[in-house]
Order: sequence, then C-alpha cells, then structure tokens
Amino acid sequence: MMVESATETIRTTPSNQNGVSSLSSQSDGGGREGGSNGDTNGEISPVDLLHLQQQQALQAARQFILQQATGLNSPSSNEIKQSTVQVPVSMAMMTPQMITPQQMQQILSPPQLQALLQQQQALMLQQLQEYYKKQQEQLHLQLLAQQQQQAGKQAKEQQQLGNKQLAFQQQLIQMQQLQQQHLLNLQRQGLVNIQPSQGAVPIQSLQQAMCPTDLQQLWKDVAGIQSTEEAMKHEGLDLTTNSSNSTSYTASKVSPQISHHPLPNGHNSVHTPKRDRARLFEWISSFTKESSDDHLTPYSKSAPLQSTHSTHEEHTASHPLYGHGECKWPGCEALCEDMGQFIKHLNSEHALDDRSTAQCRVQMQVVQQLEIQLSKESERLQAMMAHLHMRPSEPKPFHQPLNLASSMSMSKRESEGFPEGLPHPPTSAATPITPMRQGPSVISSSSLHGVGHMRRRNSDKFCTPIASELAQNCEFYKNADVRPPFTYASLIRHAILEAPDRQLTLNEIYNWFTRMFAYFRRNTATWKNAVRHNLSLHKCFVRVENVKGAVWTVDEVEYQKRRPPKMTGSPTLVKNMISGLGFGSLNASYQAALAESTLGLLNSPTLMNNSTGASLNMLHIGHDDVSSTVEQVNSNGSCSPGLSPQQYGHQIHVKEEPAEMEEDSRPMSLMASVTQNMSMPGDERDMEEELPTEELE
DNA sequence: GAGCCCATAAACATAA
DNA sequence: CTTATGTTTATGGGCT
Repeated sequence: MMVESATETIRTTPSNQNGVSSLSSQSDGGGREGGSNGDTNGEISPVDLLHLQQQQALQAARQFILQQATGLNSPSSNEIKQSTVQVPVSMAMMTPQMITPQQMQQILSPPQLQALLQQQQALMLQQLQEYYKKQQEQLHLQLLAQQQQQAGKQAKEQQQLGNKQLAFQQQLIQMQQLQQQHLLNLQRQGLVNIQPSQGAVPIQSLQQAMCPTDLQQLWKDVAGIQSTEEAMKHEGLDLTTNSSNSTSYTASKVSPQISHHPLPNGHNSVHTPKRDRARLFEWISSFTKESSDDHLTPYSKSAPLQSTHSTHEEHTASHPLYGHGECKWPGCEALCEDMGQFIKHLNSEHALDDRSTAQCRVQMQVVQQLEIQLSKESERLQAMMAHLHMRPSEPKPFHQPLNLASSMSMSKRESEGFPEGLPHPPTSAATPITPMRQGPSVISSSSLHGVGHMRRRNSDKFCTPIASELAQNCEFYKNADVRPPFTYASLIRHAILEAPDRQLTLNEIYNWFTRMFAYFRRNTATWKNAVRHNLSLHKCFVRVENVKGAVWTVDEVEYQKRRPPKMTGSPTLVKNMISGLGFGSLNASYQAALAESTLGLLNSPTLMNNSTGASLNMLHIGHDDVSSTVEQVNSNGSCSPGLSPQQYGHQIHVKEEPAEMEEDSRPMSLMASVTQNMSMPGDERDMEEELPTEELE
C-alpha cells in the first residue's frame, strides 16, 4: 500500500557545494619548527653538559671497576681505550647499565652487585635531581634576564625576543623531557619507583617497552664510549628524538633498527628491568664460554640488523649500518663521509673482536626481547579480540572501563580490515582518542566484525545493529564515557522506535541520550545541537504536531532509503517487503532464518559467538536494557521473542506513513543469516545486525 | 579526486 | 527577554 509519494522531495543540496569548497582551506603550521631550529643550536645546551658529565662519569666508573677487577680478567681491556677523564660527578652517575654487563658480572658477585646498585641508585637519583633542578633554575634565570633585558627595547625587537624566549622555553622543555626520560630509564632499571608525572604522551606509551634510548644506552654501555664529543652528540640526539619536535634530521639519527618497533607495552612489563639485566648478564656470560659464530644465527633474523664484520654488503650502495652519513652500529654513530670511509670505519672499529661480538650478542638479545614482547603483545591482542568478538572467555564484564583510548583506536584499526582472529601488530598507540564514528565499536562483537567497508555499516546509520550493539553494551555505554559508534540519526531513530508510541519530543530524545550514554552527559550544547540538526536535516525524521506540542517520529521508508545500495543482500526480497505486506510471512521467514542461522552456527563456535550469540543475547539482555524506556511498547505484546517486526510499523500511529518499510532490512537479515552465516563472518555480521533489532522491539 | 555521509558550529527564526 | 525548539548554512574529515 501507499508509500513513496509525498515524501519524495529533493534533498537539501548544501552538502554538494560543501564537498567542493572544503578542499580549499588547508593550512599547516610548520612555523614552530622553523623558529626553534636556528635558535637553540649555537651553544652547548645544558643537556649536552649533562651528558658530558655522564659520559665522564661513565668512563671513570669503568676504570674504577676495571681497576678493581685487575687480575680477574683482562680481555675487556680494549674497552678502556678511551682517555681517562677526571669526573666531576660521582660514581653514582653511572648506572649499572652503563657498565658492560660482562664486566659487571665478572667483577662482582651478585650480592655485591646488588649492594652497589642500590647505593648508586640513591646517589644517582639524588644527583640527577639536583642537577636538573639547577639547570632548570639556570634556564629560568636566563629566561627572566632575557625578558627584562628585552623589556626596555622597542617593539621592533619583540619578535626576536619571542624567538629567544621560545628557544629558552624549548630548552626548558627539553630539559624536562630529558629529566623525565632519565627518570624513566632509572625506573625501568628498577632504580626509581617514581612515576614521571608530567609525561609527554608518546613517551608514556613507550616507557614500559624498550625504547630507542634504552637501547642506545645499552649499546653504548657495551660498546664503550667512542668519544666524549660523540657521546654528547649522541645523547643530544636522543633527547631531541624523544622530544616531540623531532626533525627529520634527528629522526634519521635514531638507530632505525630498533627504534621504530612499536611495542606498546602493557602496564606491567613482563620482564622487570632487573630480570632483564640478570638475563642479559647470564646470556652474556654464557656467550663468553661459547664460540661466537654460531650465535649470529638468530641475529640474522632481524633483517635490518644484519651487519657485523662481514663485508659482503659493503658494495651495495646502501649498507644497513650506514645511513645519513654516519655509522649505525649500535652506539657508534661515527661520521663517515662516504661509503668507503664507512667501510674503513666498519672494518677498523667494528671488526671481529670481543667487543663487536658482545655487541652483536646484545643486539640479539634486544631482538629476542622485542620478539618476545611482540609475541606477548600479539597474544594479548588476540585475547582482547577474542574477548570482544565472542563472549569473553574471562568473566570480566564488558562494560568494564576498558582503556577507552586504546580500545577505540584499536577498534578502528581492527575494523580497518583485519580478519577476525588475525593477530596484527599494534601499530601505534597514538590514535586519537575519539575518532567519532567508528570509535568504540570495539566493544561489541558487531563492530569488531566490521571488515573492510562493512565496518562502516555497522557503526553508521543504515542497519540497525544499533539495537544489538546497544543491547549488548548498554551497560557499558551507560557507564563509560565512550562515544557510541552510531550516528546521531541512528541513535535518534532508535530512541524514537523504542518509545511507547514511537514518537518522542525533542526533550525526550535528549533524555534518552543522556540516560543511555554517559558520553552524552556532557557537552550537551554540542550534541543537542547535533540532534536537532539531524532531526531537521534527515527526511526520515518527521515532526508531528501533537496536542501537547510536537513530537518526532521516524519515517522508516525514508530511513531505509538512506541505506547505501550496497545493502543488496537480496534485492528481490527487499522489494517484496518494501512493496508492503508480508508481515506475517516476513515474520515467519525471519524466525526461520534466525533459527536456521542459529542452528548453523551451533556448529561453528566462532560464528555462533559472533553473530547468533549476539542475537540470542539480544533476546534476553536486549529487552532489559531498553525496556526501561519501552515498557509500554511491550504492552502491545511485542515482548515475546518471536514477534516484532510488525510492531514497528503498527505502532507508529502518529505517522501517516506506514513504517512497514523496515521490512527491507529484514529480508536482508534473512538472506544474510542463511547464506552468510556459514561463510563470511564479516558479512553475516552486517545482516545479522538487523535481526536483533527487530527482535528488540 | 569527486561525491557522499556525517559531525560540528553557528546564525537565524519562532514559539513558549 | 530568555529559553527551547527548529531550520539552514558552512566547514571539515572520513570513506567509497
């Protein structure tokens, strides 16, 4: 009966123009860097000073230990070819890490080590803090002086002042970052327990994992110091690397082998730093007893790291250990103008000797650690996915405050097209917290299923996955400040359809939003505006004048029209349904499909969990969650599991236009569940979504 | 790259 | 006049 006639109006066109015009405005702020670069370079920064001191301390420490160790072992003597420098800093400046593990182990007994470490820790921490304090004060003073000095000058110079201040501020920031970084290092080594408070975000994410700086440090320890100057340079680079404003230059300086392995780590790093050290010592010691060559095998596993003494790669234009004019040998960074020089350097400095071999070992260790880490993270990821996909293997309630940020970012990635159980390395932890649309879809199985374009469907408008999603994660959304992965339109529609007479006033819609989603309990102006905007904009929302005022209803026909063509599950069926009628049959087929899919899925645990599980779930949970607002709906008898589809249409009395249209979605589900459940989880998901929805009502 | 969809912001209108 | 409710336009990002 009836249908498309009056409502077929022209859609507002503004979107078109917008699409075109939006291309114009794009400005990138690269200004910051430009200012900073020139200013800070001229003199030795406090940072450099610090590192100089550290290096000196390190050398002294080495000497000290070696002296003590005299007679025990001589082989490592080649490590002290560096000039001896008197250190202005106490022994405490050296971390145990800074000493070759080999040496440490050889020289000291474990208890001795322990004691020494602890002693040093305290001192070192103290000194570091003092030093940082001083440096900061100094900087501050400088800054103030600058300001005063400049204050008297003309406005003309103000820009310069700004620049200088900026430079100082940046130095300050760098100082802080450096401090933080060192504290982190200490922390990692078990030296300090304090948390870096003013953490820069990226650093934080890495702090538990081995960061480039760590590795570099480790490397230097093993390698011995090249020279104070180089060390300074090196450290400086490290610093800049960690500071957010890394230029391409600095970026290139970081040893690429390791630094870019994204290894977001859990909070409790699996290996405590101490254990790592112990293992490293063990490993190294074992190495001393073995021949060196066979150990290179695992090493070669890490592609970019291949290097060592071999010269077989020397002739290639690009040597994995050579880049940007410097030697990439861990901890080296010697400048080499050209490949030839580099080769020379390689052969002379990194020939096959104890040191190189030890370095190799360490690198192997590093790689192993990373691999272990990777596998652990992968495992975790899989567990997470498993948990989110199907019902948790663990009792954890899903609405538990997962770390939203990460889960959301993950979800996005997830939906980007990773097949369900496929472990993929977490690529970045830095995804924006709320990418809106697809955001939290993670939470529900449906979203996780979104594969490829599918994903869009779920979270977005079209289908009605919303019902199942909501049903499943109702509690979660109610409590967690997570943006639901649905569009306003779909949410509004759901709210309205959920209502007793399938109509709501604007205010009631607001209330529904706030009741159902913690996320919408804030920023009210924003989302309310959006709600109104959506109500007005979408034809599917029809405003009906009521006795008491105006209420909003849903025009299912219009709503379904919005579905992308892609929803072509079964055109025929859809058409049939759309053309009106067939409620009864539909219902029957729908149930049949449901049953069928259920049965089918029973044989397939995975699918079962993914789709039907959800659907079934809906039947129970779904009502509960939503029913709070929908009790009356059920008065119509829609409560029973089988029921439903009709309800939608029938209940919309306010509306002249029959809502029977929703059928068009149903057919899909039907087809989908029958045909797809058995095969493609991804697709089935899409369709499946529809089932629960109707079910709900 | 175009086109579409969506979110967001905001200006404006109108009724309570 | 203020507020709530609606409408409309503009802009930008993401996706296909």
